[in-house]
Amino acid sequence: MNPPAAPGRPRAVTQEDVARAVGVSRTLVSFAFRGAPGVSEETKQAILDAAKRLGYRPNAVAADLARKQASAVGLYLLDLRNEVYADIFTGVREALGQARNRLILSVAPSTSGVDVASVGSLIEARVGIIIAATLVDKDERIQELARTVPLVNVARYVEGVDSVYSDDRAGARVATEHLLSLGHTRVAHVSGPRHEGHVGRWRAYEAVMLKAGLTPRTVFADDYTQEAAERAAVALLAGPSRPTAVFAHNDEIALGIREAAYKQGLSVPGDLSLVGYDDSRIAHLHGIDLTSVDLKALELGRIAGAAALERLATPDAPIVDRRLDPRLVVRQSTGPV
Amino acid sequence: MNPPAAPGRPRAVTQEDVARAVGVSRTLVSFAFRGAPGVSEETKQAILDAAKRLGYRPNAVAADLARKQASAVGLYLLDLRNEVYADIFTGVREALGQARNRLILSVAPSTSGVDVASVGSLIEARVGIIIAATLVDKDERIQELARTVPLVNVARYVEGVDSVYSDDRAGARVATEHLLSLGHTRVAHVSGPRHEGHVGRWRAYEAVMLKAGLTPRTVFADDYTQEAAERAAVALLAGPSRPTAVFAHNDEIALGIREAAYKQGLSVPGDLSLVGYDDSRIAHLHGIDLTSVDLKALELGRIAGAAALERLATPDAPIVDRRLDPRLVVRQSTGPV
DNA sequence: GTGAAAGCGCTAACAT
DNA sequence: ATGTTAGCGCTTTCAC
Repeated sequence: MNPPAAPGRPRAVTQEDVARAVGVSRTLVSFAFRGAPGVSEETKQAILDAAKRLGYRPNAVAADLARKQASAVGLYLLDLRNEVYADIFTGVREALGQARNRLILSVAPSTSGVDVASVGSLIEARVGIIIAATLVDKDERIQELARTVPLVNVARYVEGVDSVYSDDRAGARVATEHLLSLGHTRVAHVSGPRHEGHVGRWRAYEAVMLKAGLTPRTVFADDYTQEAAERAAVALLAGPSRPTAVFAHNDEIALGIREAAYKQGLSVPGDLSLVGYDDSRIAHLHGIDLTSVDLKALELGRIAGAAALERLATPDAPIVDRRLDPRLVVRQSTGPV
Repeated sequence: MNPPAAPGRPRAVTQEDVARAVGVSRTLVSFAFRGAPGVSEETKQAILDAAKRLGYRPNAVAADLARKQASAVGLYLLDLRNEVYADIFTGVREALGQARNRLILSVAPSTSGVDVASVGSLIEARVGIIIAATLVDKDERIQELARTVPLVNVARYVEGVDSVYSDDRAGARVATEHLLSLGHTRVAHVSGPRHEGHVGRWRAYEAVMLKAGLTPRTVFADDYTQEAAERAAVALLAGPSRPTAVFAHNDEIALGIREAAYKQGLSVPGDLSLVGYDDSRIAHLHGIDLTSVDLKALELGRIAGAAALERLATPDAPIVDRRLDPRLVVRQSTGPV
């Protein structure tokens, strides 16, 4: 007549259990755990001891619910395969460091088209603020999102929304000018998908080309990845009118073009000069040596993390607009015509 | 005498608000959203419409609390910079696909020593199950953890715990034998930190060496990263007794050794043959062409995700023990002595 | 210093 | 088909 052997695992231990074990009320347990004043040293110790003994773990989620304010920070990343996002993550975590906020990650779906929707899981997980790197939707959609939930925009500037970014136009300008200064005239640009947002690099490239009296030639890969770029590069690199230099939207894309070039028997920089963007670790490798624009991703992450904490603390503080200066790092993938 | 302009943003809209707007009870709203039977088509539509109009977003966290069961799955990753973990993530997400579970990520702290503790944030976020890739603690600690929360162990086998992994010993064996078959005798191994767990590759390497009558030489990097390996490789590659071949614990470490080698004026595979592990994307790049053991990370992730879903559905199902066979991919980084 | 009680947004019996 | 009610684990007034 005993109850059947409990299937599954035992119910998690709660403050109630701890309270009962010590012989005090739930309130005291709650106070003790948050170091709130009004608990004698003695009972506090007894509570902490009992909690440890019973294996009590606070339920942060229930606490948020009761407190009516979300302490978790949501971090949205565009692409886990791109090391830049790992850097941003690292920076964000460093900045959050001490602060006892949970960090919840969300990654864009592979078919990354319009992304404001895919931030949804973060909203449903009830984060108090979202750090997004990088949203590719158009500005209005991002502004709309920012009205729903506090948002810190990384690697992109959107008016009226906290933004921590690198000066994309300046970076693209210096990259393109670097290629022109080497004597290249057929300089192409390989961009990511043709979104309405996140277009600074492309725009700046075209501006520099036109100003120099040259014809811009932009190809849109259907994703910001090596594979997508490889597909897009096949047509670009075929035929006699192929460019002698390419400025790629990011290092992943540059790598894809590089692979496509080698597969077509072209060498870098012999037949094709190549500039990437992000200055990710792969660009540094011996044998890759990719000329690239340093985005300062780690720093971006750190600043964004700090900004998120501040926004959480003072919702009404003025909008953050923090722009870093990118830096061109010249390596072996670019050379004279 | 009006209330002061509300600072911050308005309270989120709840089922209560929707119910009031439609003129029904909260229950109906709850039912309508979960497609539960017992709501007329008509009111259901009215509810859904009102919800959309008001901008209602379900609070998944409160739902879990009320339902007394966590629907979120936690994914613990050792290192975001290592692309293998991005692959595992991708596989997990594919497997979760349809299932309406939130996926919460957690990444090991950089100073990755003992990690069971850092899984804590996942526990506090109240996930229903944790998929961990890769835990490096010793088996007992992992078994202990698995008693606290349902756990699917990825890329590592632990007795009594759901495990989805690749046969590390077989992979290490074939890698080492490949180097021996090329005539190398001074074959070193560069491992990650000297943990008590996750030691299959190292052990298998030593076994093969001893069996061949050779002296194993293992160096422990203090992390599974390129940088750590680069530091560790300096001493290893100095002097006349340096190895002619190295089997690295993973591709990151192999890359670190490769960089160190080039910095010391050694060429790969001319002066040093190099085998990595993971067959990550970098290994494929032209100019890197790293011989590596394919871990099948994507597949590992997919299987782990499916296993997690099953475990969530049937807590008492038998322990999962799924081992994949790794595969050596020979490229240009290895050659005869 | 300590405890009782209400409530966070939601679910799930149990009425009606 | 629809509504009432009692929680889930926690925080937080407000009494004692």
